[in-house]
Amino acid sequence: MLRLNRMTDYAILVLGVLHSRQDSLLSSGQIAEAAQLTKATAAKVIKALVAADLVQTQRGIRGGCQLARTVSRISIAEVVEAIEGPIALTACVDGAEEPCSVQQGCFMGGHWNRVNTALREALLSVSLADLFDPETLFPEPESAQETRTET
Amino acid sequence: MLRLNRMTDYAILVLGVLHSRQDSLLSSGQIAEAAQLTKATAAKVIKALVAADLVQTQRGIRGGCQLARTVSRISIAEVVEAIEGPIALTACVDGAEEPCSVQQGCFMGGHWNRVNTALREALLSVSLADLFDPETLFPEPESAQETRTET
DNA sequence: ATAAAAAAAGACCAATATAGTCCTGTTTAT
DNA sequence: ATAAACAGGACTATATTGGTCTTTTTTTAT
Repeated sequence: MLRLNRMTDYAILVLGVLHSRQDSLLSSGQIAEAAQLTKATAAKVIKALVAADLVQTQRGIRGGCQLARTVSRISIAEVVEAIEGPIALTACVDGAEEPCSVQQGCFMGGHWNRVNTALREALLSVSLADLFDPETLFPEPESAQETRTET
Repeated sequence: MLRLNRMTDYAILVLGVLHSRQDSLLSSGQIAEAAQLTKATAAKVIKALVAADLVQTQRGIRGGCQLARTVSRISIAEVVEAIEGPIALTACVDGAEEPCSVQQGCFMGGHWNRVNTALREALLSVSLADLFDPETLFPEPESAQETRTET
């Protein structure tokens, strides 16, 4: 369905949490709570975001995470690539071994690149700031609620 | 990786075969052979293409398939939607039950729609004719070769 | 009429990819 | 030193996708 992985959804959620509390370093536990994920899953997502330089961390007790950049400078494309790898609809675009799973010299000579580029640019043109509704962002996190209560 | 399903790949292949031999009705067996798929798999793909009105069929002995339209009037988006369903990056776009898996009133109020639309338009803007290289399309199908010979 | 060849429809199993969990290590402020 | 946090990776369970098979319906040639 050309659908985003759930992990990418989570990533956007996590970035939303981080954005809503830019002032402080948040531990993965705190992030998990706010995003209603388990700590383990949140940590996994955060790991990928750190690897992609979208999030900065500080280790040790009192460590935590914060956005590496402001959300207006993070595009959806970057988040997707952070979690799912390069945006490419087909295998036969970048330097894949076999040019195409079917022989006969891949009759659509590289035209996929056009499609991929168009797609990537569509995602590149939308920032997280565009995505987040500045009004209805996370409600104040006073209301400490449990993680993952069964509904 | 935001990658097309393999079935969608097959669909494009099948449409390529159909395009290269527009004159005649091709049986799923013939199509399978040309696209180097098993007949069963080809039939499955064709089924979806027929349901999406991209391919027309005639039943009975001497029946077969042909393109419902010329490839310049078929967009990548249509093929993708034929196989994978609606192009929507997230669940919370169209009329999904829960507005978002996370409560708090989906803080990105419908902005995903912008992203989805951009994406869809990118795919809509490329036709199969654009994708197929008119030169190196399928070689003449004289060379009857077996289906799926082990390489 | 009947047989054969084709699509139609859907059930089903296998393979693969994704999600989620857990464990062990490293860093750092107290 | 110790506790709290991140880092990294291994592993398992689940969900999705791919592929196969069987039965039914349609159609044409004999």
